[in-house]
Parts: sequence; C-alpha cells; structure tokens
Amino acid sequence: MSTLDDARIVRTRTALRQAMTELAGEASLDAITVRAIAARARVGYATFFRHYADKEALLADVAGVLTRQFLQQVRPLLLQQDRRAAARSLCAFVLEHLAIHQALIAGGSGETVRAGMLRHTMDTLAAARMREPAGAIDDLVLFHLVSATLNLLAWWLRNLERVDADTMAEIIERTVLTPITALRQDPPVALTT
Amino acid sequence: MSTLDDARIVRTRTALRQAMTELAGEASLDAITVRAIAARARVGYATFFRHYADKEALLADVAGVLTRQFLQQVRPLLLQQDRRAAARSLCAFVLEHLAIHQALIAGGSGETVRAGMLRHTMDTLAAARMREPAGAIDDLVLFHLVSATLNLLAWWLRNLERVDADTMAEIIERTVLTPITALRQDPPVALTT
DNA sequence: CGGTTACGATACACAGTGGATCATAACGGA
DNA sequence: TCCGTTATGATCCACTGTGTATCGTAACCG
Repeated sequence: MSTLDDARIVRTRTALRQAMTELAGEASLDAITVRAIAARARVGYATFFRHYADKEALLADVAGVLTRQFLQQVRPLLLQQDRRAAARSLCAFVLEHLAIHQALIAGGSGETVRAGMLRHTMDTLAAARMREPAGAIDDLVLFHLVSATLNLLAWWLRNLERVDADTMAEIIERTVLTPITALRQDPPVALTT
Repeated sequence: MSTLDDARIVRTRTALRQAMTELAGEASLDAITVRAIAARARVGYATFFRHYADKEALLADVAGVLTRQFLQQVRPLLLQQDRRAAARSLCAFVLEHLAIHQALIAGGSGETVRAGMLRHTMDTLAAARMREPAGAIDDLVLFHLVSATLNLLAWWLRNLERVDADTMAEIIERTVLTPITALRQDPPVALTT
C-alpha cells in the first residue's frame, strides 16, 4: 500500500508541480507543452502521463491547493461583519504566499487558473447554503464577490510596488464588499420574490 | 485595386465571421479547429489562411466590431453624472444585439473575448487621458470598471430570464459605478501622492 | 467576352499528444 | 544486505491539428 509513499513518486510529482507553477507564471496554458513541463522537471516525457492525464489535470492539482486556501479566506468576506478586517486578512494571506500567487493568479496562465478557482469556489459556497431556493441575487452576489475579488488581486499582484496591502484591503472593501452587502440588505424591488 | 470589394472576398469573409461567431458560442477557442470553422462556413480549408493568419485573428476581427461599439457605451459610465441612465443605456445596447453578445461574451469562448475586450478598451481609454501622470487609482478604477462590468454582463446573459434590463442596470450602478466614483472622489490616503 | 484572381482540393512538413514497450535503476520490506 | 517489486527513461508509434504550396477550375470585374 505504498503507491503514494514511494519516494520516487513523491519526488516526481513534486518536480512536476514545481515545473508547472514556474511555467504557468511565464506563459499561457496552451503555450505550455507537456514536453516543456517534463524537461523543466527533469523527468521523462512518458513519465508525465503516469501521474497526470494531461497538463490541465496538473494545473488543476497545483491550483487546487491554492483554491482550498483561498476558499477559507473568501468565506469571511461574505459573512463577517468587520469587512475591513476580512479584506486585510485576505491581502495578508496573498502576501504571505506571494510567489505562487503571482505565478498562478497574475501570471501567464492566470485567466485559466482564475476561471477554475471561480468555478470551484462558487460550487462549494453554493452547495454550502442549500437551504434557500437560491434567489438570483444570491447567485449574482456570490459570482461578483469571487470574480471581482480575484480580478482586483490579479491587478494588485501586477502593481505591488504602487499599492500596499492595507490600501488594497480598503479598496476591496469599498469597491466590492460594502456594495455587495448593501445589495443583499436592500435588493432591487424586482427581485424580492 | 478592388481586393476588398470583390464579391467573392466579401462572401467568404462574411461566412467565416458568421461561422466563428456561432462556434465561439458553443466551445472554447482552443477546442475550435480551423477545419471546423471552414466546414461551418462552407469554405475550403486553405481558403481560411488566405484571409486570416490563424483563428485568433478571426476571433479578434469578429470581437473587434463588438469592442468598438462597447467602447462607446463604456465611456459615459466613467464620465456621465447620471450613472443610472448610462447603465440603462449599456444594458439596452446589449439586449438590442442579444445573439452576438450571448455568443461572444457569455459563450464558450467568452473568457478569451472578454480578455481581448478588456485589453483593447483599457488601452484606448488610457491613451485618451494622457495628460495626467496616470496615478495608480486611475489605472485600477479603469481596470475594475471594465472587467467587473464585462463579468456582470456575462452573468446576466446566462441568467436573462431571472433579471430584467432595468434591474441589471441598477445592479451595475450600485455595485460598480457608484463605488468607483466614490473611490475617485475620496481616494485612500496612501494614494493621494 | 477575356484577363485576372479567388476558390477548392490536395499533398506536405512540422509540432504536439497520448499510448506502448523494454531495459534499467531505485525503492521498501525481510 | 539482499531480493522482488515497481517507477523511471528512452524510444517508437499512430493520430490530430497547423500552416504552406501547388494547380486546375470557376467566378468576378471591366
């Protein structure tokens, strides 16, 4: 029962994940070839397919780690009353793992990664509140919260020298969190059904 | 000197643009093959390359028409004082050309198209205000305005039966336009340099 | 109507994918 | 330490998609 403890497997997969993380920061996903990944990881070409069905699966594996952590950071944005503190926590979290965020969210494959994070985060959070009939506003609020936050973070990661974390937190609070909260508490009349 | 008036050229390019528009609504860009485009347009495979260098160029051509119109709709969002009216005008414009917007913005290749529209719109609007030293806030406001608006429209086009145009205009005004205006008029202290 | 030119069909070189095989080397349990 | 197990590297292969070139045909414009 050691198919996952085997030192060779651990070494190979770690190398592949590291290589994909690097390459994802440098080019768009479809510009990255499996041969390039294998070469960067110093691994045989055929070996790649023994661990991942295709490069999308590898990217999903790499981004999955980030997505699960991101999910824990996004939840309080929606629930917590102190929105500024929640935003600050999110920005601090991004700074703590700066390299991987810059590569995956703001890098060349950022669009693919953000789309995957948006999908997974929305699925998880939507499933978590399966009591309500899920009004249109709930869906839209969730969608806008996640997509706008990811977009703003992507911009920030490309402009780190111009905006510090506290300022970014203030921006996220004022342009996303507060307006969304107001929309939930006082929805448009046509949607109060 | 009639290389563009020739009836055959007009016919072929129109067919290719139409085929690309249809296919872009059905699948992601890299899932669309040049052969599929040519087949849908009832045009020879090699003929495709006589008009476009690759499928990206064709998509850019198709989306370019939309982008230029969109640009005219976005400008008042940033300048006009009556934000609700500007948002209503934008939503009405989207409804007027519903089919192409659903295909290109909300369809399978939507991410690619929106990325291109974001880039082009930002370049154009940023170049239009080349008097200021372009503070970080101006860049961020422009980025957030365009990307968030495009994302909300993409969501709307996938939920048309749940939200009418006036309500969508109110949502865009309250979640994007008003917060952005407030941020410009009262920027974070750390960015007032 | 006749010269021009876009078109369709086809063949081609090339790059990337994913599966297969086989000898080798590294691993973990005894 | 030794041995059976198994992951790996190297290589070959069939397949798909791209982009270029060629050539006979058909449609267009003046």
